[in-house]
Amino acid sequence: MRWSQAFIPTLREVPAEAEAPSHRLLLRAGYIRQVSAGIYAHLMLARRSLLKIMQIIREEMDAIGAQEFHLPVLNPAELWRESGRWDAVDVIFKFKDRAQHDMCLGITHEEEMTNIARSELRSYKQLPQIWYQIQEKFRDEPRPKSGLLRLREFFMKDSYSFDIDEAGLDASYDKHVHAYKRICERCGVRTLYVEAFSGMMGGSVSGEFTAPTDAGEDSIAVSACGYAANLEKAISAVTPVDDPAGDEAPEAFPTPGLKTIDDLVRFTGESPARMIKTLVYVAQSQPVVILMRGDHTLSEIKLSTALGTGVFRPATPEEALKLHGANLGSLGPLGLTGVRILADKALEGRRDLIAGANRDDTHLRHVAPGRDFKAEYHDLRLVAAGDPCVRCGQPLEVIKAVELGHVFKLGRRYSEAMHATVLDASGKEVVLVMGSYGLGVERVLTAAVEQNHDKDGMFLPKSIAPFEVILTAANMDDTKLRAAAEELYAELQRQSIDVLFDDRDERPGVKFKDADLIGVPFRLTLGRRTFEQGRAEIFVRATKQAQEVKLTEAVQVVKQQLGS
RNA sequence: CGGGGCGUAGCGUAGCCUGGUAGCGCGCUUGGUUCGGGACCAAGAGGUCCCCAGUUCAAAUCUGGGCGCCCCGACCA
Repeated sequence: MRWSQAFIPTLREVPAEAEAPSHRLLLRAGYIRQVSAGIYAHLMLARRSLLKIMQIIREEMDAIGAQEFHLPVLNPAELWRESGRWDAVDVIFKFKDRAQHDMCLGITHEEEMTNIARSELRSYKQLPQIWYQIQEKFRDEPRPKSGLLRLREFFMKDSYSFDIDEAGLDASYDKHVHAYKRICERCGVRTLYVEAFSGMMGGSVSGEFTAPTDAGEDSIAVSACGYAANLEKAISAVTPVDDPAGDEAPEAFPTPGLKTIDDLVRFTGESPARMIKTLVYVAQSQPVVILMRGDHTLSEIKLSTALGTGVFRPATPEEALKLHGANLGSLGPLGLTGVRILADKALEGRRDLIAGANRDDTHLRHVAPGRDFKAEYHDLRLVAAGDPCVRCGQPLEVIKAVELGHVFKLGRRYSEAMHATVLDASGKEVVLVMGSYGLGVERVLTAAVEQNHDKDGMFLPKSIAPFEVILTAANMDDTKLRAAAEELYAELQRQSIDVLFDDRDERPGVKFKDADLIGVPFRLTLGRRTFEQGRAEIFVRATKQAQEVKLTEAVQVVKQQLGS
């Protein structure tokens, strides 16, 4: 393709704001353009990269025996096409009415897939099946952010597996993990497979493919031994605490004006690990008391698992006062009746602790869980950097990462509800065991940029770069040189090399800067000085190393470099 | 949904406090010189100052309302 005939917008400076560098670079390099809040137009360069990523996904899905199809859904783009209104997409995202919005997005893909499986799959002989699609998705994100990482409109590959039993599901799941690893590798993205929280999708096991980068929205706990988990799910060993021996009864002591654990630490000289932090939540209009070790933080995700509902909120100070008979700062677990008390496991079996007395400006010492109050024990603690790893004991590190894909063992949740069954070898009806697997296409591109850029732009791996080579003629006004460049361009095309010919009548500096910016891995340059010696230059974008080659051999050398 | 900021030429912005000719950089057009790391000189085109209402002799500027965008948080694939 010729630059002068391609639509590559003016490459411009984008102000350095708090956005991810990948987003700035993609805007600067003319890959994308913002259309509306959270909606980006993919221009030619991005389109070519994304298509290459999609092709890699197809090849790897094909390798695990998956079949592609396309689920038609009523989505904003279709409404837009039907209505012919350019502003319709915007209009749809602004639905105030939730029901109207859901109607527009249709039912979930899991349900639709299960529905198809129910009518198509009759016998165990048809199993296992893996079906996938690569499709535009629409999400009513309340606040799109971080450029291409959180969008209202994006491409997603989603697949669904159907098996006769758990062993089959395990195999389908493992195939996906393997395929996703291959996809990320081939796209030049370093990833970490981590244990994840299954969220509202249900099912028991789920894993995330994440690309470590500061631009990410997820926090991941990682250990030297290879343990890695999303912070929502991560567990760690607790640093042990030596409680004094003895079993004295709880004893009140005055703590005037002391509200926080920090205040208490200063006042008593005790470690925060020897204190009980008392929190009050309201779940489904019932108060719930949460107890944490003083130096630990509550994970609301884990709390939702323990409660079995995601509908809860912190209690208001008034509600807490009504329940405990004391104001915030002096709450404790003793003497409460008719209320559910959840305690973190780090409090189990402890003794001689300090807790609020449920009387203003008063705390208790010598408090022993189990003896002085009853509670349900759950893992409620948010893992913190430095906690010992449960496997190797080394301190955990907490890093930021971008979630590229999420794989779920769904089990029978959908198939049971929708009666999706097949007959087994003995003619008995069995419920299908399902898995679902998502992968964000833009996120793969974004992560690749995030991990492969410098101050001058990006250097995408050749597998997903919009072009394999950019051919730059430094002086288009030199007729001989121009003719030689045209001849090289024709030869590269004959050799099926994906080449962008920068034939613009620009100054060399401009063309070099633009080439650096847009991320094409190799630049083949023809300039006067080298041309007179019958030579061309091959420039490797990632390393910025240049090498001179004979003009007659240039295409072969490029071909070699692309092959390696 | 809560908090903060912004809306002026294709892009980035100054002017607003203290009302009175709308300015700058980049880009664009024309001519010339230049041509291996974002050139220079000269001439030029380009604006409902987000919208509506109010105050005023006079509003980009002051007041009220609306719309839009960005950032932080909450919520969530």
